Amino acid sequence: MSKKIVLVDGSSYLYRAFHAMPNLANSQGDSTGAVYGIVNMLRRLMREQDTPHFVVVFDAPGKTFRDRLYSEYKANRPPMPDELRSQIDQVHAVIEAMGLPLLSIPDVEADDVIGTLAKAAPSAGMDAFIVSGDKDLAQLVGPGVVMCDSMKNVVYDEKGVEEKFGVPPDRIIDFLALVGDTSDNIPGVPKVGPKTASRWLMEYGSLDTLVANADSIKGKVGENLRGSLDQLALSRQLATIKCDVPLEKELEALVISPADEDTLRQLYAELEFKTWLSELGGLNESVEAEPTEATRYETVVDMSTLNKWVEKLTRAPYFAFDTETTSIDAMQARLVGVSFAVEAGEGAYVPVGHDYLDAPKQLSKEQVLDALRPLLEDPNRAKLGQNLKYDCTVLHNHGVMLTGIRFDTMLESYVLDSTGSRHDLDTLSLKYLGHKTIHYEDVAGKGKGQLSFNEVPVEVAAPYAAEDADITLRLHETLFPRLKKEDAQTELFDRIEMPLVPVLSKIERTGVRVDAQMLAAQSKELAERTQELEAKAHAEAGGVFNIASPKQIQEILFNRLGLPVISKTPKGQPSTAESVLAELAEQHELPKLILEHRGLSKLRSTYTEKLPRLINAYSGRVHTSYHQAAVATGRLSSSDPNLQNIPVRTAEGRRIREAFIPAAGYQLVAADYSQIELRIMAHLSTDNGLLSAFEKGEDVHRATAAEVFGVELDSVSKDQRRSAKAINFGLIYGMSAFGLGRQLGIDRGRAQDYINLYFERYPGVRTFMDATREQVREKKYVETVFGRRLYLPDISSSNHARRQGAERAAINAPMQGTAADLIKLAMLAVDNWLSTDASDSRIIMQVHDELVLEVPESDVSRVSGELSKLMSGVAELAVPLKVDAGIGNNWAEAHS
DNA sequence: CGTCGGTCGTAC
DNA sequence: GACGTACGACCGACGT
Repeated sequence: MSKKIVLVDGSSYLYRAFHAMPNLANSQGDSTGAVYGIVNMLRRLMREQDTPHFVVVFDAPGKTFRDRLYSEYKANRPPMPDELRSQIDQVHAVIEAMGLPLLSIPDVEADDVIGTLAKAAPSAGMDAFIVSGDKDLAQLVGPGVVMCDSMKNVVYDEKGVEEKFGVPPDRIIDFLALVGDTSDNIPGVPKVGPKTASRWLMEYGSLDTLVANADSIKGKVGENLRGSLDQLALSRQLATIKCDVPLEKELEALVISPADEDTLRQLYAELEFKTWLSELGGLNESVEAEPTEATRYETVVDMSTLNKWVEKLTRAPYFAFDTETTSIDAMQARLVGVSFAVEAGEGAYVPVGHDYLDAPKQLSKEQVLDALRPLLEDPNRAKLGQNLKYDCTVLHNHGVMLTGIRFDTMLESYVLDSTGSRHDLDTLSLKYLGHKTIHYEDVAGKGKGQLSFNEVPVEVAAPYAAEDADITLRLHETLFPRLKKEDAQTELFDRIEMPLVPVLSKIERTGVRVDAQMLAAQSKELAERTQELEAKAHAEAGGVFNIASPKQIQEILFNRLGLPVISKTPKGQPSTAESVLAELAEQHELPKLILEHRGLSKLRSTYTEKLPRLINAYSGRVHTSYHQAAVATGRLSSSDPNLQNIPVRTAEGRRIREAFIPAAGYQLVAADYSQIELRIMAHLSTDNGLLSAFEKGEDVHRATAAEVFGVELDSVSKDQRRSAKAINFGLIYGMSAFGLGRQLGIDRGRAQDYINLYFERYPGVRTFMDATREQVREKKYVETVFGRRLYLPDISSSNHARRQGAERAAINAPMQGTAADLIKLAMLAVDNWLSTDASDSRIIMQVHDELVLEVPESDVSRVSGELSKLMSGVAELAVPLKVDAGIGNNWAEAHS
């Protein structure tokens, strides 16, 4: 990508900003609207354009060479209003304090300086991005040079200029000469406007040819043309931008320097720009003082207005959009409306499916989607949204293949700070904009009487829907620049999180087939067995009680039966957790019955009863929802149903997996990373022992056992391996000697001995953990290999337990988080491969370190091999990434 | 009758 | 108190 220089025509915007907000003033009564408008625009440009090459150009005071050519030049322009004049110095002062290069060259106009720079840009290897409201500058547009009207948020390239003026950029000068310019007092040809001018120029090619053929033009305009021949040459000269202005500074020297914050603070204080002041650590944290322009939200119910918006969206570098539907479940949702925004404070709502009694006439869903389809399906048109996966899924289900998913504010917030517990629009708006949004409940009500969105009156829905798009746009303008400041986070966002959105949408839409009859049979069996157990338990307890109530179990076990309290819950109640009951089972029959009952009823209520209910009526499959901004470490989570906690450890539980089956003619292929977190620990710690164990392809738990217990690899006992495995897992979780002891059923002292031995044998691991603790204390965050950050503010807590908790999380996060990064990369790689592969294979599940694919029977071995290869190859760590893959006719079988 | 905290259990 | 990250079922207290 080539570099880019932004050339801002300050003078043209000075007037426009002044007229756009004439009433803005500080408490002294001084006008501030022009300064506000310009600064606001420049801040936005700096954020959006993201280039250090930047210059703002103003007309210099006094006459120019054009006045010498034509004494009447700009003669009938009214003098500058005093309220504007008074702001010019402030505008210049703020721009300079912001660190932006500012040019104002005597004897020429801003246009000429911009022209000179734009012409010089290509030879400096730069693209020029001209920002101006003046149509004259359209003549500069060409290869590598575009012009942007930043107030309208429209970008013109060569084609855009031609569409707008009816002539290409190299005919703009001729065009202007013919049409004239009243504000510059350039006469032009009487009765010739843009239409005639462009028609003539298209017909004759240029002004010169036109003039040569002036005699053949009929009618009054022909006469006028022949009468204007003398002054046309002059008009042409005046309209021609001078592109050889001598400049003191080289193009390359025009770069943004650091802001002079003290000066800026002082200026903002005088101007009373409170938000920007507080951004600089100014007076207060309150954000509501921003001079908020009134919002302009439009409801679109006719084609011509919709087409205007489509045009507006087409011109914009990107646009925010949002869908309104009948359900929060994207797979069930029917479209009710769409909204967009391209400029803060503006928005449109297009209702298409409000169908209550006497609902107003609306455009049809088909009309609207057809009009938007070219935009929505164009990968080169950037889309911005909040949780775009939802909109992507909904639109796919309505026949629109949304692509160009470029910015998602939910993910921007997540990558910036994953610990912010919620990343929904309402929360983000309040947090980052200080703006309280209209909530869904405000328009649809809540509780039993809650309306589906299609029943919400259009006039109530419109401000809500349009605001969502508007707020999304404004959030992006705040969040994305923050992201841009950190290269690693920008990469994470651009290369992992954003590309994952359509992939997750696809996986969810594909869904997974489950055997409802098998689950029903299991359910029935489980119900019978739990009933038996319940009856037995009541008999043992000597009375009826709710076996599912920990509170009632507590009462019976510890009070009525007088069994010993093994441990307590955080609230100080005697615990009835599994480990406790397992211990008590040695003394009494009842805890054993409770345990068994719990296990079976869990399977029934959570899985065998629940899963069949979630089968989609149309697809006949189960469509989970993956949440991309839910887990602070970077993992995905899954819900409705949660496919990431389907039982696997016990034989009883594994039967649930037998009900996860492929479509007819397909098989399931499941591939998982072997010991991924330990491998990452080896990579991060660079511990030689650990690295070499993985390098040699050893069984790492066995290797650990051999080291810790000082025996040969071959003579490691089963029990030693089990202990070593517990140590290895404990380390990943930041476990203490107490925890390890409890896990292994040994006393704390012996557990500590094991841990000490471990660190002696793997000193690199200890160093790594100490360094991690050091880093989190100092920086308040830890990072994954790919720069994903996890903030741990609790590390500074005055509460010892919280502090220790944060320390454990700090140890765990780089490993868990890096594993999450890796499998996300794998999903992208696999999806990318599948999209080019002829086979009809598809990803159907992700379970943290495992991917499950549904693959045509004839293709399983090839796909399985490629899948393993892609997963192993996503990154080069200091250890190989081993992948185990299995094939089967259900998920239990495929799990190798 | 709905909401929410507490407890427990499943996964990696 | 003591092992990291989730989702979700169920209970039971509490509020409308």
